[in-house]
Amino acid sequence: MIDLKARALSQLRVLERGVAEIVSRDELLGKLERSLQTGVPLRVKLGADPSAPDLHLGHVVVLRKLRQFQDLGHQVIFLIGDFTGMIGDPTGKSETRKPLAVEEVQANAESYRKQIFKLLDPQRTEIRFNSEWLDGMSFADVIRLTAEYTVARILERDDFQKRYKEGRPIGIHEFLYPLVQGYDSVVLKADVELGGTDQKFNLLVGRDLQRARGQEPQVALITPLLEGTDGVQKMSKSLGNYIGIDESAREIYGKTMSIPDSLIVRYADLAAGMPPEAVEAIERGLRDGGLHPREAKADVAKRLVGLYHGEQAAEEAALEFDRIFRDKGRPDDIEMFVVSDIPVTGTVDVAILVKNSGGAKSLSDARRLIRQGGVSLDGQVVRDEHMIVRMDQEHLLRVGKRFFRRITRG
RNA sequence: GGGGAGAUACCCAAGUGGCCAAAGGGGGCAGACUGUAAAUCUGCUGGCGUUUGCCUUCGGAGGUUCGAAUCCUCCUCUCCCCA
Repeated sequence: MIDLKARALSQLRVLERGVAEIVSRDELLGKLERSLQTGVPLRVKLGADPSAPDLHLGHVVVLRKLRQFQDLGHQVIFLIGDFTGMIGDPTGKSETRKPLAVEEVQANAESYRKQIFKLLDPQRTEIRFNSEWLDGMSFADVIRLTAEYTVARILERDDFQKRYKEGRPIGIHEFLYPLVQGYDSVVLKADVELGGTDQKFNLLVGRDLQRARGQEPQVALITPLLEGTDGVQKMSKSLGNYIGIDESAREIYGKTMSIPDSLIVRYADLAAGMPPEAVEAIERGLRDGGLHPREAKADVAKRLVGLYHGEQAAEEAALEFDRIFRDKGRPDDIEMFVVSDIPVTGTVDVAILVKNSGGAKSLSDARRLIRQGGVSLDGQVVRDEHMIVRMDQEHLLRVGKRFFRRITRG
């Protein structure tokens, strides 16, 4: 028995590392202990938005935590909120998201599966969809559910509170989302639910609803939110400050090198999952100046690439990065762009070339870039936005710091 | 149900008949300096295959006017106060 307690405690030690908050630690310990005793794994839930199947390092923080649960023998329930996805969630300013069709949801789920199993153990993962039980709910069921919570309590959520004070709109359906999420926990009989700090409120609602239905409340395990490459806002796809785990080795390495110094330790810890001693070593080195921030970052970057593309790719990415940016060289493997529809003159306008090859989103944009000296051809900065490029040989086009294309005629 | 305020570009926000593709700030992008860091400085930040030109944009639809983001009508949406 004493042994059981000790084992539960050691599990807890692993699980609480790098976590922002646990509600409550004691409850989690109790659940772990009981699980060890009965041999029944804990049911650990994570909810996911069905519309964004591009996992990035921000997701990794919580997925890694799930993996730790699995390594300790527990069961993960990866819940895809397809029901809410099909309804469409017009939260905040973003214009009403168009509802997803069933096929789209399926496709997204497939994409999720591919991505999450880079980190999770498929043997201990159950993928569920909340349409499974929400589809069949009657309006009466919904009203009964809403009767289990009060407006005052819903308004406690700081996002609502803030918007309410600022006189910004709050849709009534938005009140329902936390309830739906909480209800999912009831149906799934979740023992633990994971989420970022922005999910705290929703996770707590789940506890209340479970309690209201006579269940033991889930433990809310709240992970810190990882800042994006801009260093300020949380990493998210829509803000464009993310590093996707599906991205190329080159991209992951490069984007990591561009994060502000202030984030190095957080990335080492939360995103790369480096062991605590290593993270501390970096922290110490940066503080006393024994470690150059660039080196520390390169370390983290290599580590991240290694995680998703392997050691070798990481080495290569590092070498190439140095060649391009430190030694002002060029990558050795540059994507080709074949120019079609070349006029009889055999020449092409640079601006058009920049745009068509994908270096700029519009012609005006391309001209702008050229005017600012952001475009070079064969190593020469292009000064004239009306320059004519003779297509009698292959050219090397560079736009900005990182866009390279080999240009040939078709 | 009654009264009031409002909707401007990615975001905030100025503009209340022509000088408005629309001030200012933020964000973003490019350049300089660097370590693809931060800070700082400079420039750009609707589109158009050749740009002292054309087209689209100030919630939506009409209208007045030589001319509308600005005036009028209707509509849609949001917020506040009262009930």
